[in-house]
Order: sequence, then C-alpha cells, then structure tokens
Amino acid sequence: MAASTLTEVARLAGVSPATASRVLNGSARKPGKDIAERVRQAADSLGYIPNAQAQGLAKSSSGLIGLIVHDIADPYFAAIARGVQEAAREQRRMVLLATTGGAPGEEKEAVAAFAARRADSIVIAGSRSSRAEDREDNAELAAELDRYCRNGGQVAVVGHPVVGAAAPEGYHVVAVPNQELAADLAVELAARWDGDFVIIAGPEGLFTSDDRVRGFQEGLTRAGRGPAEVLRSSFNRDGGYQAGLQLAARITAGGPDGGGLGIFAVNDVMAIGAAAALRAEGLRIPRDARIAGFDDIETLRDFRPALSTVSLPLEDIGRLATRATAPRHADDDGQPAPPVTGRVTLRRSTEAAAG
Amino acid sequence: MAASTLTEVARLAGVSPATASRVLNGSARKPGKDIAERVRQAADSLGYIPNAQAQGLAKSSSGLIGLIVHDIADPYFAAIARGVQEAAREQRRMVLLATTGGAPGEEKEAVAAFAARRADSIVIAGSRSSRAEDREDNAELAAELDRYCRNGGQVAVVGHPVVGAAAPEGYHVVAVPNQELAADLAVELAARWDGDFVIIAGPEGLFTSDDRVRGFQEGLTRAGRGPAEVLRSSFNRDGGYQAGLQLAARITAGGPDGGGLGIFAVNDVMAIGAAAALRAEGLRIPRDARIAGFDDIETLRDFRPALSTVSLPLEDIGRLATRATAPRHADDDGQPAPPVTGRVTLRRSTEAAAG
DNA sequence: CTGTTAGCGCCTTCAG
DNA sequence: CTGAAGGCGCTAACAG
Repeated sequence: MAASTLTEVARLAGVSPATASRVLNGSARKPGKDIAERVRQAADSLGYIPNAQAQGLAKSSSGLIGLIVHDIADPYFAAIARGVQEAAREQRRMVLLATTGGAPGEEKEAVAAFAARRADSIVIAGSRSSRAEDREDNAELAAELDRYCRNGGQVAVVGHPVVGAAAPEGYHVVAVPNQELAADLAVELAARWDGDFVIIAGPEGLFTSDDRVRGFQEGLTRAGRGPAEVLRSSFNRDGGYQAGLQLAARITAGGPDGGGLGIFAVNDVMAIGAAAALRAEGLRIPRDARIAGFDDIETLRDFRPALSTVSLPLEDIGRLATRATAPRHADDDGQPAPPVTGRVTLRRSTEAAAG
Repeated sequence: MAASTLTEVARLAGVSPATASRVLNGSARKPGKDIAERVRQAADSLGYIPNAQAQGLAKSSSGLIGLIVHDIADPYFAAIARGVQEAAREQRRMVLLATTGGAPGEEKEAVAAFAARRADSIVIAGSRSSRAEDREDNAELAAELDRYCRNGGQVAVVGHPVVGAAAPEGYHVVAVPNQELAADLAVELAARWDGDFVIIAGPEGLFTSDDRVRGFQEGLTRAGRGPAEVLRSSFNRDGGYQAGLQLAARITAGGPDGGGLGIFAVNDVMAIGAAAALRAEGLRIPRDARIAGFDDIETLRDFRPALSTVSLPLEDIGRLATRATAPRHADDDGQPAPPVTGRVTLRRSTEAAAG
C-alpha cells in the first residue's frame, strides 16, 4: 500500500507540505489561487490519495462509524444497515461492519476493535440479552462501552440500553416501542378472533422478544382475554418452523386447539417459518390458523397469504441511530431524535373471513 | 477519542515503549517472562487499546477489507456480505462497507475511499455495466483500481472483471457461471413446458443480466426451441412487478399467450415481483404461468408456490472473493480458488402438472 | 499567506 | 534481551 504522499505533491508543486495540506484537504484557511491550482495539478498528476490513517492520527478522529449486528444477511439487520449506511454517507463517514451472532462476548470484541480503529461512533443493533449465562460478557461489554464513551466515543443502541451500562455522555438509545406496538397488535387481533392465542417467542432473556411478548399479553388483557401460551424457540426462521410444527400437530389432533389458533410470532422471519411448517402439515392460513409477525420486512411483503405484522421504520431507525452519534452542528436544535413509531398492519394472514 | 497510549503503559511498567510494543503486539521477538507480565498488567490496568491507525501508519497495512455492493438490504448482496464477513473474521480483518446503487461513478469513489483508508484489499460484488452512459465512469473506476493494485492492493471482483481494467498483479475475478447455469435451466424448463417463454431481464448492459439472458436463449436453442422474447425493466422487485403486469395483461387477453407462458426472471427478487403482479391480476402459478428465477435467495425459499431457480452459493462466493485477496501463506498451495458452481433447482412454480 | 517546527501513536531498525 | 532513535503521512501551532 505505497502511494504518493503529500510531501511528494508539495515538492512537485514547489510548496511546503503544510500549504499542500491546506489546499488539498479542508482547512479554514485558503491559500492563493495560483498556488492552489499548482498544488491541485501536482496532486492530480501523481494520483495523490490522502492517507486517512495519517489524517486520523493527526486529527485523532477517523471518520469511521462502527456497526454491530447479529447477522448482516438477516433482512431485519440488513434494513437497519441500509439506513446506517445512508446516514453515514451524508456525514461523509464510512461504516465498519461487525457481526456477532448476538453473543455479548463477540459484541465486546467488536467494540474493542472499533475503539482500536478509533471509530468516531458505534451503532449497536440487535437484541440485548439478560440471560444468566451472558451476565459476565454483558458486564464486560458495558465496561468496554463505558470506556469508549469516556474516551469521547459516541454510542447509539437500538431498542434497549446495554445491560448494566451507565449512561455517560455520548451514550444514546433509540427506543423502539416494541411493547406498545405488540399490545396494539394484540388488541386488533383479539377483535377479529375469539379463539385461543399462542405466542412464538425467542429464547427468554432476549429483550426484543420479551418486550413483544409482554406487550402482546398486555394487549390481550386490555381486550379482556386471558394470557396466551408462550412457545420458545430460536429467534430465526428455523425456530419459527419448529414451533409451527408443534402447533400444527395440536391443531390437526383436534382437541382444544382443533378449532384453529391465533399465532403471534415475535418477528416476521419466525412467522414465515411457522407458516411454512403449518403449510407443510397440510394446514391453511388463515383458515386453520391466523398468524401475525412483527417488523414488516420488505422482502417478505409478497408472501402469501400476506402477513399481518407491525411495521417498523427499520431504515429510519438505522438513520436515527447514526445521526444520534453525529457531532453536534451549530444549526442543530439539540432536540433529541424524534421517537420511532410503528403501526399495526393487518393483512390476509389474520383475516376474519375464514372458515 | 483519547485513550491511553503504549508509552503510558511502558512508563507504568517501567520499560521502554519498544519493549511494551513487543509484548503487547505480535512481534517475532519475545521479551522476558517477568517483564512481559508486568507490561501486560500495566496495559490491563490502564485499559490500553492499541491504536490501529498508528499501527497501520507504521506498518503501512490496515487489516481492513473494503466491500462494495449495490445495496446491503438486497438479500443477494447481504448473503455475499455474510460470506465476506466470515472470511474476514477468520483472517482477523475488519470489513469496511460501501454501497453504490450500482453506479460505476460511486464505485470509483468507494475504491478511492478504501485506498485512502489503506484497505489491504477490496471485494467488489454486483454487476458491472457496459452501458454507454457509464463508459467514462467505468474508465475512471478501472484506472482507480489499477492504481490501487499497483500500490499493492488486492482486488476481487465477483462475476465479471471491471470493464476495461487491466489484470495487474493482485486483481482476481471470482467467475460465476451465470451463462452456463441459465442454459441448463432453460433446457430443464423446455423439457417441461412446450409453450412460449419470455425473459424478464434487467436493463441492457448489466453483465449479470445479459449473461443470464444469453445463457437462457442458448439453452432454448439447445432444446430445439426458438429464442424467447426479452422484456427489460429495473433489476429489482419492482422491475419484476412491472414486467409481470404486462405479461398478465397478455395472458388475460388470451391471444397467442392466452395458453400460458414460461417466464424466466433473471433473478429471484424480480421473479417474486413478477409473481406478485400475476397474482394481483388474478392469475395463478404454475397454472397460468410457470416462473423461474435465479440465485435461490434463502429468505425467499418459503415463498409459495416454491420458486424454481438456480442455486448459487452466495456465501461461498463472498468467502472465496475475500480469501482470494488474502496475503499468500506459506502452506498455501497457490492454487486458484475452486470455481463457483451452482445448480438448477426445480420447484413448484414451474411444475408440469398444471392445468 | 506561507513555511517551519512539533508532534499524533506506533513499529523497526540499530546499538548496547 | 532491552533501550534509543528515526520515521510512517499528516495536521496544527507557531513564526516570518
């Protein structure tokens, strides 16, 4: 990775490195027109590309923003990543990507790596966990973040704060009203179906999942219904599929669930998995089971029967998180970011007119 | 972004910075055990995190790998990104992400930005274009890449070489047999449907799209059939939807296409869009039209009717591209990467038993 | 407005 | 095996 340096450019242009720096990179001070032109020509003819590492070292700021997701191929994270990327581009920063599979230990590593690269800010998407097994890692993650912030780093977390993290300067949370929206969804569904509900959830301790479960139960209560049974499995398509198989067996067996079921999967991907399982067992939606998800993943919208869900502005969330970590401008009204809002989106998968 | 420095650690440990460096970061030379322990403790108590920028400056290599995609939220790119990310982690490197919407001008910018950050290598995914309007930008992109390689950078391109790029040291192409596979697909489809075929393609000049179109026509010829009509629209879900609407109108109107149609969309996302359009117009698949895509996107596999397609090992492709740019090891047999292979995957969307 | 002088934090020769 | 010195490429204070 050798390349021509600023010094070479300066020499070619017959000026000092400082002057060359001033014309080539943004400086408050403007060198003379003629000189500037000569420098620019020299730079051009040498194919000069500033060394961002050196600039970063000198200015102690890197123009880098670190993004932490569970899995970039998961459409939920991919959508957020798109928003982050867009905002980053607006701010003329580049994004560094880290995937962790959701393990707090890995997240801690990622934060350290970002800190090492002197990323100006870090966006953490993806559910935090409060499982006992993660306690220690969570504590380390919190400590790492804390240190990062104390050193001037900006952090934005999507959804929930990191467990045990203090809230130092530079620590922002983009709150997502998972619980409220899940409650709204439950109310709507309860108005359209008076049989039993079952919730397909992720592992206990995942905040996003837990919030949605809690909200849904709350909504049922509000609608005068008893709480739904909760089935736990992994927080992805296969988890939904497994749970779906169980439910299919019940429905098929007749019994209390033979009349059908209202299913709420805590995210769209799981809902799709569950739907696939039901179908594989010969059941039909919404005839034999109504099913709803959460997120309103774009790629899944052409799915049939169209999935009832809660629409979340995933891209905006990424954008907001990124903006929250941006250096404050003068023309910045200093207002906290607008809160994230979502809305219940009912589609065919929970349609009343079933038989 | 202040943080404790190596010098501070050294001072605390009562040794020279050089020694501290040797124990903390990988050096061939091993300081004494006692000394090493003291340094490590000092580092620990200070929460020392090495400054990668400074390390990069000194070693002139950054441990960064740049990834260029059209859109990270597109499942095709997301899958490749996952592979890149995995390989990067194996090599203990971090990935820098850039999205370009496929515009060669943006890609050139991205390459320059990566070069500025002194990324050790760059992976370019996403179709290159040979459209006249892109000529100039393509040339600049090629020049930029060329310079990057000459400066010691490693480049891997997925699918096609960049238009007009020389093939200097460090320039690798991960070839994807789009044409062959499309031909195979055509042969299989032709064996199962003897009506007309129509191809829903991306804009002319997109290599990936063009290759698949060409291959499909070739396959038809091989099967003793005449060439299919080609409908062009944008290379995404909406493009597929638009084209689907047109085809639906034809089929509905009866006429020559009233008996049904065999549709090949050059990628899964477009195929899903087209299917959605047909359905919206009251048509059914595969009864009124058979439809096939390309890529075998994971998220789309639960789609019904299940989409016939060509399976591509997207993650592997990302991994291979990344590995191709890795510094050569001693135990490296120097073999070129294994070629990418795919296979035709027939599912219900093109099933013969329709009526 | 330009040039000179110091570093930014680290690694890597080179002596000791 | 350790320490001292120089430099990676650039910017930010100072002088002139």
